[in-house]
Amino acid sequence: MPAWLMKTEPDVFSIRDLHRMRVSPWDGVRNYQARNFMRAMAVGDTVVIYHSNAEPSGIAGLAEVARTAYPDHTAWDPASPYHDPKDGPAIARWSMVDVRFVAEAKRFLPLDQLRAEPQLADMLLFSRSRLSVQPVEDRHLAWIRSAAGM
DNA sequence: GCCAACGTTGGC
DNA sequence: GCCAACGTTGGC
Repeated sequence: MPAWLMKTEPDVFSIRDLHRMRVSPWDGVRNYQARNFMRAMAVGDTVVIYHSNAEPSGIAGLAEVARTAYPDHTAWDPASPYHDPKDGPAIARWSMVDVRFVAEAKRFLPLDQLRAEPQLADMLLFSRSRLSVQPVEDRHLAWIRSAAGM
């Protein structure tokens, strides 16, 4: 089963917010590569939740895909911070999925620790640092689960 | 289709 | 708040 990593700024939406909501749409992704990865997701896929722009940044928990990709209507809403003036219901260029809370990391994994781990050296997190939705290898996921206690 | 200008991400 | 990396836009 494929696994993914999705970034969120905890000041905006954190693993605890997801815990509280249980299921949440993952809106606001405005990058084609990230969008295409979301479109490839299946219900039940594991999602590693990564806190970016945080102190510290790092892996904060686990979620799973609860609904496959559907149009991200926040792009059509002029009042939304994710508004895309070039988009509309007839175009629907952006997608989102729903994610369901699975676990908060018992041990938060800060970026420093991830970078220092040789087994994670080839994670896209480091080579494609600006990609907010990305696939995660099984062996990386196994290491993350074990290190975070989840 | 190239590429310079511009905007955004995200670590620090 | 700064700035490097890098994705996107738009003129040509």
